[in-house]
Amino acid sequence: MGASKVDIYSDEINEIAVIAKVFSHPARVAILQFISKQEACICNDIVDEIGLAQATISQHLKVINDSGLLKGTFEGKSLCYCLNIDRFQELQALFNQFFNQTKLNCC
Amino acid sequence: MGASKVDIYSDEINEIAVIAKVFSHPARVAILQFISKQEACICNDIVDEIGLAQATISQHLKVINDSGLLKGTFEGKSLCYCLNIDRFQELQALFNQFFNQTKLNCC
DNA sequence: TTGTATTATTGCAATATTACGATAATGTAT
DNA sequence: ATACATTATCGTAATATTGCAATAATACAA
Repeated sequence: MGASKVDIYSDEINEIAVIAKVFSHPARVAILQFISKQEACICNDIVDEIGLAQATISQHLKVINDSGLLKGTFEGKSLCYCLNIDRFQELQALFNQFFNQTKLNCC
Repeated sequence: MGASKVDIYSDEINEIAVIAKVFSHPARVAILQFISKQEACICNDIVDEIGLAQATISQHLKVINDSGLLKGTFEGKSLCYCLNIDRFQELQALFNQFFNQTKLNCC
């Protein structure tokens, strides 16, 4: 065993878990924070900043990107990653919705 | 390899990741949601509700408890878990702080 | 004390995540 | 085309997570 039983939970619950997973690794939190501070966010800069191997950063970027949090554009010869603010706010809203709902119900 | 390099990140970043990890498994989200809806929340009820083995629920409860999100009291012969609303709000605030900060910086 | 009910812990086995080097793919410049 | 720079993917090893049965611990009742 070992795999999460995703099928026994509601869509809403799984959605929260998937979102949280993106932020559940410090490298990804650091990457998001770093990207948000930059004008142009070249991958190599992230590698230098965070201190992990290029391949590892690339993997984390994929996870972040899969959640819709990145907008990539080409600037010169490099990929420029930017934070997708709309999506970012969407995730924040979903999280707060869960928090607020849960608080409402509670004793 | 395989372990997160926790030491290369700031405390703030690690804190966000640790909090997110609690919510990154659907069983834990479901447990939190269920607990918040109950007056008295005995462990066995959770087992029936979620559909995982008692031992598994107990493990998830431990993770949730380690984050300070539970208040346990004794009612008759059973443990009664309650959501620690204060801590819950604290985590929500920390998350929002990170989100808002990140948004501020961004392009 | 003995029995019963509830929750925690232990000890695996299966799966997932993380990290890295090596290599492939892509784009730019000469 | 060749060379160079940048990013993605592959393969693999180490570690973490997940889930369960078995068992221990705890509390209450008779």
